[in-house]
Amino acid sequence: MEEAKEENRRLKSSLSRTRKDFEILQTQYNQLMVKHEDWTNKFSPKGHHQDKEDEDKENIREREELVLLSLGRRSKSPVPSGSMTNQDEKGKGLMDETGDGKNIDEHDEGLSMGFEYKDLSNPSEKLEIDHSQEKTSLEVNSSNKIPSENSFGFKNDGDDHEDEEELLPQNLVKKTRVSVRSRCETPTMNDGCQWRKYGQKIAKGNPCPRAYYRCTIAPSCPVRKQVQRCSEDMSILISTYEGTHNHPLPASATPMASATSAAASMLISGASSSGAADLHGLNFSLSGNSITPKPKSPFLQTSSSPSSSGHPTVTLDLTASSSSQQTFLSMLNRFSASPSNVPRSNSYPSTNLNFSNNTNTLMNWGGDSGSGNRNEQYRAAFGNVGTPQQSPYRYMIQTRTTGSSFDPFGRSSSSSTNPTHQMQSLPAETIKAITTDPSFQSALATALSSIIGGDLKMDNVTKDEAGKSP
DNA sequence: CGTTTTTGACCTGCGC
DNA sequence: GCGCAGGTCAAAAACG
Repeated sequence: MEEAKEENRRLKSSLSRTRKDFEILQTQYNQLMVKHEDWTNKFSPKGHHQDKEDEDKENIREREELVLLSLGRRSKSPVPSGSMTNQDEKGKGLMDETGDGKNIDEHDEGLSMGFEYKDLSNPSEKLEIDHSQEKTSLEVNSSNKIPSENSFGFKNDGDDHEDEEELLPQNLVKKTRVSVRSRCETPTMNDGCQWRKYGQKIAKGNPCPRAYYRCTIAPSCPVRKQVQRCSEDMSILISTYEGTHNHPLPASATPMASATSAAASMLISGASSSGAADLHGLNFSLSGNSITPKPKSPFLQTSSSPSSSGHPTVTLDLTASSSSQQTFLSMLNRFSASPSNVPRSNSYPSTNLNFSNNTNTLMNWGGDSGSGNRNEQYRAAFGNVGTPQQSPYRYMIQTRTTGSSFDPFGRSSSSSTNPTHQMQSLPAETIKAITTDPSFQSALATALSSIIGGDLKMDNVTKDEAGKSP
């Protein structure tokens, strides 16, 4: 036990050093990015038409977005509803780098927290970890007792306090599932995460077997995924995600994580409160425990997910075939304006978002899946080697989360070297229209604010990130 | 040989 | 209490 404690202290010390190094590097990186932005704005046509004040505001907003959209990472704000919210803290940290503040240590500790893997299956080990943390001087400790989660369960601290979570009101969050419907001929949808199949069942009412997967990126990651083909349309693959990633996600997995996170947050933001809510322009009128919008739109389906019994479920439908732009914006407009008065068959709220596109959506969220890179087999199977087809939703998420592209239409430098970052050639105006639409921005802002628990102001999230994010 | 998949058994929650 | 369905476990098989 003593040796374990000593080892634990050494690891803590090492972690602390690593984190400090990371923060220093990140500070330097952001400073470089600020210089780069100044330079590009100076010589870009856009820069000639904007005054300096607007540029500064947008730069600040962009950096806020970079943090806010890092949904796969954990921060450690102890109380989501506290006086300083998560994104406030992060935003402040980033703004500090612009010269306004002082405390750099306050921001972005989520990445380093990802190293704190714990297998809490052994209660004695948990006690030991907690005990050791109390004795260390890491600022992590102060937040350990009250875990906070975002809507999709990306925990904000480094511990899996299962017992405590059960007592929290956000317990609903933990049970929240996000179901993604997509047209996919392959057995599973490549979402960038690594999954291991642990079971298969024939569910009642569907001749297609339901497969059960768990995340294998981290040994203790509790995230589960269910994959099942739609009984009505065998070409539709329904992937249902549940649980909490307690580890940093690979870049290729953040699009899906962000998508599901945002979708789940829309559910949770309403489910966790009562009555009507006006969240950043989105009017949610809650009926009981449901925030389901009126089914006036064909994209806002009310069908329950195949495995949603007993769980609040939000469905992202990427299977429709109408115009991606109009559909998506339509969905958002309806989502923002429609009160909820739809009776549901299950006892939990279920929200359906339809991010349809105008192509035959073959899900490819990038990155490796499972034991190997299956992008090649996807592309080989569908004869789309050069430009794997992807949902426009991926565009929206990827251009905000990774910021890896100078050009949201697939002409980034990374896309030339990494096939998983290649993007399909959707019309530029489509992308622009989607990303500039105030409804989408409001929806995203609402989702993110509910995730982080703060009151987010996001006036304009449309930015060409221009490689500002690593 | 390590990892992943398969698959029957087992567990749990829920409705009757 | 019983049966059903969903979900998980774990040993064996398959895979690379």
